[in-house]
Amino acid sequence: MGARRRLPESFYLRDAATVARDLIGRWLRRDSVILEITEVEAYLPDDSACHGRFGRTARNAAMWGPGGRAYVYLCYGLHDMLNVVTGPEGEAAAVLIRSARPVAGLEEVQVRRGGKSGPVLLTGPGKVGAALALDPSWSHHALFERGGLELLSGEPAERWLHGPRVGIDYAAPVDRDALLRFAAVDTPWVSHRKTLRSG
DNA sequence: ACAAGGATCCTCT
DNA sequence: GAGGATCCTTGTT
Repeated sequence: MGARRRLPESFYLRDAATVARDLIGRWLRRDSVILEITEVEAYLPDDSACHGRFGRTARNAAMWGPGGRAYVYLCYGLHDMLNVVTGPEGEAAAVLIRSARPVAGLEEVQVRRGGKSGPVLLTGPGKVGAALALDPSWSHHALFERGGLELLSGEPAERWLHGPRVGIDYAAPVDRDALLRFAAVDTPWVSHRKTLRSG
């Protein structure tokens, strides 16, 4: 297994769906905690499910910036959700990290997740945010720079599952049905498995 | 200034 | 399978 290095800024300067697929199997590292990404969703410009659909606001400003930065927002008043911003400055696009598998720092993750174990520990975007102890102040943090939260290379997945995104019933039908959710094959570390198909 | 609702999670049945 | 937690963001008045 080769050494994992931080992915370069150019990795993120592509469309969100492409980056989303390419994130499966990569690693997120914060200090001693390392998580392997197993499930993601892409949110695009001109997407009625995307937070950018009302234009640039204080909350979503990071989404409008250049790719490679974090966008963390508070959901339902209590869950911190981690997104990876993609594409060029001036368009709102990002990839939501929905699930992950623990690689290192399992004990720390369990402390942050109330002592849970097994897939329930990290299958869901709010759980990933909790496991990495993130909050909205992490928005704009550069994932390709050393320190804090980093995104590391590795072997990208050759195959994946895809399906509709979760929790966006308010969106237009064409966006609700779009296959913009991607997940690793053959792993229990994925949420809402029933609506996933091989891609 | 206000009301509505949300890219979820946990517990209980 | 259903409902409550919990509070910020957004669009509207």
